[in-house]
Amino acid sequence: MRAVAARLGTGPMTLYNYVADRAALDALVVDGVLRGITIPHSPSSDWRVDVRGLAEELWRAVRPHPNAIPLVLARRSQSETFLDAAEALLAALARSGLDGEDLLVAFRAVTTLAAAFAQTELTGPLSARNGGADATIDRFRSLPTERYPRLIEIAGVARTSTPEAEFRRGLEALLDGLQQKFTQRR
Amino acid sequence: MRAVAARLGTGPMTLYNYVADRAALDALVVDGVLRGITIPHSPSSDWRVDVRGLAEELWRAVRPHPNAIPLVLARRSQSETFLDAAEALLAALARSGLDGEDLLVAFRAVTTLAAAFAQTELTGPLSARNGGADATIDRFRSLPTERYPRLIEIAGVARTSTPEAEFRRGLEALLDGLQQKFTQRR
DNA sequence: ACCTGAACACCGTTCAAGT
DNA sequence: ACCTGAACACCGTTCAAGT
Repeated sequence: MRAVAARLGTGPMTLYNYVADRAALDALVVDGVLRGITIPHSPSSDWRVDVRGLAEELWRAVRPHPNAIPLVLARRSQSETFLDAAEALLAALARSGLDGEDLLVAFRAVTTLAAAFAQTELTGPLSARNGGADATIDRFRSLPTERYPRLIEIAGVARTSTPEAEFRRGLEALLDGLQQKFTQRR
Repeated sequence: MRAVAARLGTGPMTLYNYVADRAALDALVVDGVLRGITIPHSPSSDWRVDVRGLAEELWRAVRPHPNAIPLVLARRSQSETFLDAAEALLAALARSGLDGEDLLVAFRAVTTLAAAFAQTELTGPLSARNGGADATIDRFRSLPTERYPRLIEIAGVARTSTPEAEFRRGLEALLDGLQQKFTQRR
């Protein structure tokens, strides 16, 4: 609150004329981030490209704002921005044939994957391309080999992989699973 | 810091003899939560039951501590507790045949799904069984039907589904996808 | 060497007074 | 009615003094 007020050149209390709470300001922050998502005007013929597109929009929108990601995951903001993006993603997922609880779960899994992969990339140790990541990766790689063989293996991989590729792979695996879920049911 | 110190009956500064930082204390919190995970002594013959078991352990360990979940997702703590649990999950995933970047991505997707589903359940609007969730679900259900049909559909589902079932379904879909990823490759 | 109170620079918010 | 400064009850951490 105080930081925002200072940036606007007023005292802290002035904000309370526009916002009820710190929580309400958090909601506006999330809203601002989600406003970066572009929703296609009309769906394509392939639900998978639509879901992938929206998931990547979310991932891209969220990535420049690591501190806001926990707020996004906690689902602050039920503004139109959020509702429209959610409905668009749900519509794309539903075109795969999923409905009911499967649809709810698919929605949660996809949004969660996008937000959490972005966060892990930016604050987690097991990823390339963030300040100090190399140091952490080296620490992992110097662990006792007999005890942590797989950890060492993926720490090696993390040195050269890109966040884009990692997210893309995770998303494709999830979409495969969701598609198969529907196929099994019919 | 001050709250912990007060609970221990000392002044705030005493903690600094045991801990470098607020960040170090956060790491201990995450560590305490992860210590609730039970790692089987020896793997079973089915990688899927092992991965599922460990993922559910993580989900269960994290669920009573909603405020710590963002810290878990941000990967504080590289203690033995964390390393051992991570290695056990990686070993189980590797027994599916995945390796390299696939293994890294699978690890991230599974841990992320467990932590984030627990968090969404506890702080998010789209889930049953948390104080005030019914109110939020009702709000969703009273949205304009033509504009948000799918949102309304899943809000209806959320009224009666359980967190356990939702997480289980999401996890199974992801595991299907990971399994298929390996099958496709050979 | 180990411990810790006072003090500092921050928070979000209440309350009362300003226009 | 709309706005906002002073003040309160909190933070994490530095610094200096205690044993």
